[in-house]
Amino acid sequence: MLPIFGLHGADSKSYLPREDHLDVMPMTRLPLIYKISLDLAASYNFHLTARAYAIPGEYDGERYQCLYTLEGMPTALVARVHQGDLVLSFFSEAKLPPSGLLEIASHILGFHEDLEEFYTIVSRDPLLHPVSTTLRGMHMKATYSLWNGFLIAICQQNASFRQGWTMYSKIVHLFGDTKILEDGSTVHAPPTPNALLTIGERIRKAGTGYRAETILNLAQYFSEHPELQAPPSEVSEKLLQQLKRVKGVGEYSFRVALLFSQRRYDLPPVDRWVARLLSEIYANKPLNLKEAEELSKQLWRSWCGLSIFFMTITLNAAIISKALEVAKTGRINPITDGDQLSPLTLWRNLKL
DNA sequence: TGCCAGGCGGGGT
DNA sequence: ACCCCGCATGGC
Repeated sequence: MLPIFGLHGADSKSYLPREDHLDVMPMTRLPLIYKISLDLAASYNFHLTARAYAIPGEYDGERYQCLYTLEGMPTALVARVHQGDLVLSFFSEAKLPPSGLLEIASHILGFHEDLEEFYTIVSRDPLLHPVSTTLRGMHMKATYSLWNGFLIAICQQNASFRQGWTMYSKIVHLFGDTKILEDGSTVHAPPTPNALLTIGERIRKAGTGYRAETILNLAQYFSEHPELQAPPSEVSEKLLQQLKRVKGVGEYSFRVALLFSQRRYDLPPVDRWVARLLSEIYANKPLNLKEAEELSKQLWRSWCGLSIFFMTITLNAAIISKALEVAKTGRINPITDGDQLSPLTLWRNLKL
């Protein structure tokens, strides 16, 4: 890990209790337990990072927030930029050491990463070159939990980008936990495995279709194997591999889950969409999934998983016919703003 | 209105 | 190891 950030002192003032009352369902507000300001490296773009694949409620154009269970207690991370610093606030009922909290924030936001080698590799890439220019400084945002990674992955099965993320967003908003922070804001957590087991078939209300069965199979498996709910880096490789035996979890979903939750950049989640692009843009001949995977490793080496993540962003996650048309004729032009739905505008344009 | 969309597993070769 | 099909759901 490179020492690219200078740490400023923690700011413990502010956030006095408010006088306003909730007249329905009084709820304990999560107290601020730690706040720190980090000197932002020029190589890190917070707003591009935060908005990529952020669902409504997770990012609002100013701040990024997420909620997870840590040591059995709901814990929220709020991040924003203030005067060139990355300001991180942690809210929880648990007492957690600052070092652990910072590690979690770093895992989620990726501000520790050095992408210079990756930029060199993609700087002349026909589909990825914007990553080293207009999108420079954008990192992949990771989920804190392995479970969350799988939940997102299953939602992407045989679905368009819009359908997959609508599905996931509905699952979070309909069935997830909701907390109010000390600063008055509301934050959502993805439903836990046990919560989903209670919900059962009603998860179909989120539009999951036949994926409901897979999600419930996974919830059951996670519920029976609490070791899987440890911090992602502490889950053994052997235990991870077992997850592929859950019915409905194939190679693609497994890799998406590990990419999103563990930053496994060396594990390319190759689907039909990626295989078609690699076939027609890079190979000029049809490739099956295995051949496409091999080519992705040749092209991008240990960064092939991250390349595929960024490819969905540079092509705005368009359906394959549209993506091919753009890739062959038009300019690669990632949509970062405005009313059109793209991975970078989900947070404001996704209708639930 | 059918038809398709970042898969998957079961059942064929 | 392949190939092929059906599977829910929602959007065009």
